[in-house]
Amino acid sequence: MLWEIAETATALRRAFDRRAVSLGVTRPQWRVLAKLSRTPGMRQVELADHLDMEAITLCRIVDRLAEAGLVERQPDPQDRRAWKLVLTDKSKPLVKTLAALAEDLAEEAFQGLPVERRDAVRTALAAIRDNVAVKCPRGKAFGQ
Amino acid sequence: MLWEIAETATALRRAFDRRAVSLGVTRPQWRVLAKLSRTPGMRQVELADHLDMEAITLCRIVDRLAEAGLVERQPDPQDRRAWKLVLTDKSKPLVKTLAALAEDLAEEAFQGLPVERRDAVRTALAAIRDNVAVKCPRGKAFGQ
DNA sequence: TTGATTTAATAAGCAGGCTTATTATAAGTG
DNA sequence: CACTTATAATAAGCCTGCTTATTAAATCAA
Repeated sequence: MLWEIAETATALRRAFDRRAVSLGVTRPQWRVLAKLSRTPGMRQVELADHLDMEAITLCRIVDRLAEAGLVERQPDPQDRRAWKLVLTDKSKPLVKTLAALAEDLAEEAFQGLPVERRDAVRTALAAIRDNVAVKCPRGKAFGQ
Repeated sequence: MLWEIAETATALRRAFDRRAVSLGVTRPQWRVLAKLSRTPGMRQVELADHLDMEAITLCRIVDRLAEAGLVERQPDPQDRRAWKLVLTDKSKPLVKTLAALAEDLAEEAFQGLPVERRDAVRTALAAIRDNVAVKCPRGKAFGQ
């Protein structure tokens, strides 16, 4: 079953990439764009935390998005170390297209699965994540 | 739900890596070792196909495993372009340890999930993979 | 058998994900 | 205030995974 989960995630990633490659955007980049479109002005650490990735990983994704003119780093008036991330106007139509693409993909992927079935899977997956989550010490929540 | 699947796969990968890092082996490396322990003597294309990865991706994983003395490339008497991959004796105890580790992880991950629940999830994931699979043309099965 | 095509392995180069290290700034403490 | 510690961003370097390209050998076709 470990295998089935990983394999399914891979299949979904590939399906997304097949559809999005012509837009020049990868799945992680899309995640950043999507999150920023909902909550603009996040700092990088904050966004990385929301996306469950390391700050350095996000940093380089933002590098590319900024270079592509889709995201802008604005200085944080509260903290001279930090940036505020915002989408550019240029990114807006792309974000819309990607949202539609993701919705289509989800619909296609879960086609034929009754809603109760989906909920059951969701619940099971949440339990699995909980089972393998890092317990008390060493988790981000506890620092140490 | 797209998110839940990806997130769960990530959580499982991290859980595996936390446990295996002290053994100096990554999850993809472990997949190669496990497959070779069951069916030794595979050619690289063949193994890559079984593991659902590109030949070049496997090639470099094998490079590292060979360098670590865990895998050996033997010339294929049938085809001078190809290699036969076999585990070295050195790898045997490691493979055993990793198998136990994977089993423990699976047990921990699916703890509390009744067997029927697991089967239901498995079935749903298979349906999802099928839904997003590449149809007739362009799939490996059809060449073209 | 010669010539065209396919195939096995590998190289190059890019994006993501990680750990560890570095720099600058902020915040806490005596 | 001076000093220590913590934090935001980023650099370096590794492994995976991908596409595209290259080389040598196998296979197919005329």
